[in-house]
Amino acid sequence: MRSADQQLIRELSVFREMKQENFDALLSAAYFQRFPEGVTLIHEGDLPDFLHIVVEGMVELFGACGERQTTLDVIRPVTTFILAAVIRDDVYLKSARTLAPSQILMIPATAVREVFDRDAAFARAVVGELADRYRCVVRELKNQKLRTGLERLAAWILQAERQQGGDGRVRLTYDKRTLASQLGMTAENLSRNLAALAQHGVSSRGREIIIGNRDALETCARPDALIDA
Amino acid sequence: MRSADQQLIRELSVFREMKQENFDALLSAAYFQRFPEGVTLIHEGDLPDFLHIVVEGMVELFGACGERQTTLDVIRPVTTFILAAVIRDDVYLKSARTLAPSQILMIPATAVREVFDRDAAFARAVVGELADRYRCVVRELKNQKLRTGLERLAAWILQAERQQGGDGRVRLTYDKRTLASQLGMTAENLSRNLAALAQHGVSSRGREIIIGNRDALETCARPDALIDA
DNA sequence: TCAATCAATTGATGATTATCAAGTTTGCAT
DNA sequence: ATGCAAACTTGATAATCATCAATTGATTGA
Repeated sequence: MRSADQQLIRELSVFREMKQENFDALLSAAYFQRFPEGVTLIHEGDLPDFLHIVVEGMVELFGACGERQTTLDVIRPVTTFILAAVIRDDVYLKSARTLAPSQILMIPATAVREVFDRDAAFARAVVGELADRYRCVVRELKNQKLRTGLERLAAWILQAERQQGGDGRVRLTYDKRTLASQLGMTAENLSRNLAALAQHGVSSRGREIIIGNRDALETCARPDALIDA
Repeated sequence: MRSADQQLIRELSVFREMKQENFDALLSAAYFQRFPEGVTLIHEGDLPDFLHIVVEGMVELFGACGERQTTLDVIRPVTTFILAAVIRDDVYLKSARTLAPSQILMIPATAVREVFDRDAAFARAVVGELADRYRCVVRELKNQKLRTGLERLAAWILQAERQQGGDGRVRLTYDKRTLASQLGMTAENLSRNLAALAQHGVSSRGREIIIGNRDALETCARPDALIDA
């Protein structure tokens, strides 16, 4: 793996403050691998072998129950995922698959737990990371329980636009089926909801969404500091 | 506060392994208070002053968005709540109110963070606690996104029955309005869903639910090890 | 004991969402 | 380009869920 990639990983808040020797120990035990799109990296219910880090590409976390399936998160570089299962040494609650060709760094779970026990700075960083993730899921649960599908879509557009620079345009980086699943609706209803947002000044063509009237969209989404990130 | 209560708190997994002097430091800085039913202890959006521990009674965690409100958790003795906000020193994402007359131990957030920084065993325990909580919310999110209201109710009954001894009976410890909100439905639909479960061998009178045919109920709930605790 | 009040149920209706079944568009490989 | 396959859209219908209204049932306090 390139040293530029190592640099990026070292700068993640989980790894930033730890001792160099411990960071090196983690990396030297790790595997760095390239996966095509559509590969399942993790099956829910399995015990965690590795802490995963998306270095390039995109990874979908999803859960299933019987026939049904739902997207729980989409992970972009450079981010760790499924840290809690590794720390607890308990089964994964989510599955993971690549949404695009991806490069994944995999650090053996045992190495993570060992370093966790002897590097206080790392342990502290892991706590911060877990607390952050926890709060994100709580937000998502409130989003699901307190908003209608249309409101979730409107809020998502506003949030994505802000993250992409705030110029009134949003580019989807993955397909609408996955977005629909993430938002907790069917692909059909995403289509209809997007069409319905035309009344609130939103237009779209393909994977490009344009916010024509931010005030109107905000009236519809009712953005909330305690739900939206 | 009684030494028996101190004992119970000391035995919580978050506090069990820490140095006695640090535990004493936390307790000596803490307030122990009695609240009547229906008191709001915490308002979402506020910055955390205290880590709370329910020593007796019952506390509801809930979130609001505009007019709508939803129950996110019901906390029973002896358990801490809203640890993540204290650790991150960031605003509460949930509000909390007593569902019954309660005794609450409140440890100043600054004290928690100080001890966290100098007691490695405590820090480790906090990580474990956060990871556990994180996983619980993930389960709840899957529960919401992957199941219908009827299925959530059926799964909840099975789970509650197991926790209460597994003798085929469940006693509600709080009102149905709150249960409905926790399950993500209206009180009216909880009523109808409970009535519908009669076809699956469930009968109820007041706050007592009786499982007449566990197999039939499980067929309806489709219990899932990766959703139900 | 008797209102008074609140919780819970039931019925009627409407909104939201899912499912099924066409179509249409888009992207891609030949 | 041309055609294929997949993604997306649209329409019709059904399931799920929320809201409003009315009633029943339980609890409490004078």
